[in-house]
Amino acid sequence: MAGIADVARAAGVSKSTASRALTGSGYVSAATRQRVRDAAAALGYVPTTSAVSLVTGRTQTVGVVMPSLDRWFFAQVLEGIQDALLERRYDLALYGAPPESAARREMFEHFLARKRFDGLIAVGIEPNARELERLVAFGKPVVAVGGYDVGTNAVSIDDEAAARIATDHLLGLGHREVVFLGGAPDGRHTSFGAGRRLAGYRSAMRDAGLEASARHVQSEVTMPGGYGAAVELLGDRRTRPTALVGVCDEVAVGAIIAARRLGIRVPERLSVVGIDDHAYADMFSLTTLQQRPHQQGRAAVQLLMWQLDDPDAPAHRLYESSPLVVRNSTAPVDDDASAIIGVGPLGTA
Amino acid sequence: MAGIADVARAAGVSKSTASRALTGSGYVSAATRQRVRDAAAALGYVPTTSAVSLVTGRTQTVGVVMPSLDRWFFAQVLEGIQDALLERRYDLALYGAPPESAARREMFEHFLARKRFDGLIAVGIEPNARELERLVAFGKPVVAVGGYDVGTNAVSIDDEAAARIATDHLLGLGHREVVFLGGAPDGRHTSFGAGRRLAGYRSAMRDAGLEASARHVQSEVTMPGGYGAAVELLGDRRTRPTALVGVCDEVAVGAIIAARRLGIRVPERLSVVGIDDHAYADMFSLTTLQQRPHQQGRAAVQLLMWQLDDPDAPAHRLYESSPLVVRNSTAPVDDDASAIIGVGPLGTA
DNA sequence: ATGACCCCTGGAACCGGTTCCAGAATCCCG
DNA sequence: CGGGATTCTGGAACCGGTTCCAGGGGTCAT
Repeated sequence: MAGIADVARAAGVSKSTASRALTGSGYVSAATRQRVRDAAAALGYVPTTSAVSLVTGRTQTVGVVMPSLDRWFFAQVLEGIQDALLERRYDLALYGAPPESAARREMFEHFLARKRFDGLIAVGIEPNARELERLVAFGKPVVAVGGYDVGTNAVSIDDEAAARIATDHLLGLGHREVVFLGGAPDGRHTSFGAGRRLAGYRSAMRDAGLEASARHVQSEVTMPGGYGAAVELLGDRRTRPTALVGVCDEVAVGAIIAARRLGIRVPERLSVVGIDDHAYADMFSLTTLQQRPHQQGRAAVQLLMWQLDDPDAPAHRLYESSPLVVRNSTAPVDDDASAIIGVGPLGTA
Repeated sequence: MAGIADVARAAGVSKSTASRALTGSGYVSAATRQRVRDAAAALGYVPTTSAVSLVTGRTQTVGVVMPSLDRWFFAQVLEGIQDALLERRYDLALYGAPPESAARREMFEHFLARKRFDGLIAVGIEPNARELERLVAFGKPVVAVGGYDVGTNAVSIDDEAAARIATDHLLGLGHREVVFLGGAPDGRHTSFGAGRRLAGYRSAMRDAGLEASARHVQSEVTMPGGYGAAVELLGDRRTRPTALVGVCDEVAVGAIIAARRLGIRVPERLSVVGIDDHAYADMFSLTTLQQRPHQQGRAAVQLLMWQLDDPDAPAHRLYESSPLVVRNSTAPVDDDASAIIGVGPLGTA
């Protein structure tokens, strides 16, 4: 209700002095500043944001786009962003943009053009040419999380390396029949580096001379998705692998549940490794590569703020380290099991 | 870049006429309107939202507060809200407010006062006296989802009835030792009607003359939380119940996994029923009470829009129906199992 | 004593729209 | 043909802040 004019009047100064006193820019004597502050507090003055934005061109808001919310990774990133923005008193405008959806088109065509935020954090978004064009036209800083470099600012784990380490861990335990579970054939639609993880798996298999036996079984990137695909994969004893790399923990956990249902003991007869260190990983004793998406969200905000404070600041590409966390879902290959498919522990296919 | 003055000039009219033509209010001849529209399109004109807000007092934004994001219910509600707002070209400002957190205080003290949104949707929030006061001072429409009546506008399932139906289902199958699993003692901190669900369970037990054997085992309202509590509860054969009501599906699924680990067959030796119809329910054959939080989110937006269109519109209290979905986690009580704890199928404690 | 410079303050312009108001043109009806 | 209602348009005020600019007073060095 009370405007800055009211505050100024109460403090016995002009609007301009009141403004300077409250924003802290320009010369104001200490005594005057205090008087203005007291008056503002007494009146419960809160600046009208639209008026401030209109003249300063800053909205104190950052936009966040993500394809989905009900997956652990995205929810965690979002919470991290939220925390970091709260500290800086920024608002967060959220836009859902599932791949190939009308919502995604709307976001890029209309909402971006409204420029209601000072910068954008794109989580798990791989922009196509048209979208990239809109992003450039947007003209404000953009930082990517969890995958593709939208701008040049980005933060993620090294997905390829993570998958390679996961695969090498299994190979080191003597496994030769290792399947990569989850995601679409080319990593599309999954929108968070599933394609690069698959590439990491493939290169690890190739380096071990197992290129020919590399196998990718597709599934939705969810726990039920992993479960369904694993039931099918593990159901047939003749093609059953001795180990699985899950594209993420949700899929890996789904596979563990499938194995239990089928009476296949983990890790004795089947080793499973995931990527994420999901909240469920501990409960299922899942060996996995840890990442902390919450931190990634915070880091993204940090990067964005640097860019906002100084538009000429250099861009950054942050890789979060992803240490291997060994629990109890992986074990040395079981000779009996591998014998069935004719590969000894020392064989190299 | 181009302002409405540029559009007006290009169309050969005044600013005011251009404004009327574009907003569609007031008299403008059809021919002029078309000329203005064409000019706006040619220049790629997009109105500056802060200027519009400043003069109209509307922000075209709604605020959403929720205590958490990485739980299915909240993520689903949020997606529903998102969808509905997108259709109306509204922006969504998200605020995380875990119970008793600094973020929650910030939200109520500072962000609410900024009035950067036209209305608020509070999901799973039980405001205390101070918070309620701030909400009133906010002076704009508020609608609650999933529990407590923040304003008078609210949408949720009838939590008490849902829990009663779940419990009755088990009682109807002959179970007498039925435990309610999950949540804090008085339903606090869980912030989505866990307290009322517990009350529903208690009243069903009372009506069946089993008041004395009603038991509430606490746990965090997550799958690992339910798992941990169930391992402990089911570990001791002497106090093991024959059936469980989970405060929500996540907890119920955790309990099913715990039972499997302990070698207790579900549903033969233990019946489990949940509330939610979570994405995982099908995978675990969980009998549950269905709710569709996505729809609840949409409904909340609808309610808010009514209130925005007409501030004097009557308030609404929407209850979504929650049908029982019978899958394969519940079965008639096993006489042998109940015999162990000395209660026959016909006994009444 | 006279600038040069810094500190402090108020008046006025400005950000980019919407809306009020007055006036002109057209229409309809008596 | 006169007059009131209706349609259309432009000028100006306004929303609520920030910022530019000019000016007064004090300090310090020349």
